[in-house]
Amino acid sequence: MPEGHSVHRIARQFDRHFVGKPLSVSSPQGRFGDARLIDGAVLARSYAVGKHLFLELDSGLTLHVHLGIYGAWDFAGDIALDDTAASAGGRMGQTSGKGTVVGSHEDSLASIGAPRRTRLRIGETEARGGSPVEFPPAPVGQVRVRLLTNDAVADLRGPTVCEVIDEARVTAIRDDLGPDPLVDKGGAAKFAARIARTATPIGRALMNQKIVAGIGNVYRAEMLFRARLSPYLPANALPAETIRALWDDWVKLLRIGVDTGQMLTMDGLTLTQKRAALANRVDRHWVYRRAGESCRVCGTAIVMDIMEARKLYFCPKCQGVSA
DNA sequence: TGCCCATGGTAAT
DNA sequence: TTACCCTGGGCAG
Repeated sequence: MPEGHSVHRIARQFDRHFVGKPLSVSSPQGRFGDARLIDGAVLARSYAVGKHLFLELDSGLTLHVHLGIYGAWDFAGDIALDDTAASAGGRMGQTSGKGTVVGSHEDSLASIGAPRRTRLRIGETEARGGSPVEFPPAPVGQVRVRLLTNDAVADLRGPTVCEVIDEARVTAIRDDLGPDPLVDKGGAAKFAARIARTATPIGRALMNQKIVAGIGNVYRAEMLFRARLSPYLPANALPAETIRALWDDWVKLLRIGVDTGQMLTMDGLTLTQKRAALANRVDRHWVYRRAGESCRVCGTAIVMDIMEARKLYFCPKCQGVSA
């Protein structure tokens, strides 16, 4: 269930722990027939563009994954515990002689210095006083793909897309995506150019992965509030400086997201306030999922509307939306 | 414990 | 436009 920041963090995990190693590729669930095409290949590179993950193999083929709304990666094995905070849209685990330590993902506070909360899954044999948990651990749930090295394992469940593609297809997919701040150097100009070509409401345009890659429903609502912008304004009617400010804000939020693993969209909080906000999911955002509650700035009730089959939240007063 | 909903996109209709 | 993917957190009971 990630927006762009999570996928960059997942790419980083593969980069740190899987790149350069041969992968034993299987499909415990049995629904990924292409596993045989890449089984035994060495992972050459791991990167994300927007919400798309690309695992490039030395054979020239690429495993392309999009998590969609349910998808998740589970990591386990000989992986530094410090990295537990780095998984997102998935959980990062570590097997040890004591059991399997699984970092609580979206809740992890490790990156802002608070105590890390982990939960311990004790294997059945150990719970009975037997031998330590074996590696690799048995797949849990419907595991579409398992990528296994000598000392680490990544399990993928519930993805929207999981396919083996060639270079031409990678290029086609990337060409179809809007700029990602962490990938495209000239992102601001590309974003502005694509916005200028569409009269669609800005609330819709921000969710369009062809215009800008990586923004999802949470960031969309929060960015528009931060800009005090009505979601209904035609994208191409917005002043250039407004578009530029939106892009700059996305760059900032994405960096925070990749660094912390959290969608921290409220500025100016003290560390104590941040911890409180993270401990209580409800208090994390300006408007997202706050329909009917008071705007944190002006007290007006936050409104929810459906835009493009997704829930959109905004403050009608702060964002200048007339009833 | 069981139901509802969700940070998304694809493919069928 | 709808069904699907089929997980996991939150919450009512």
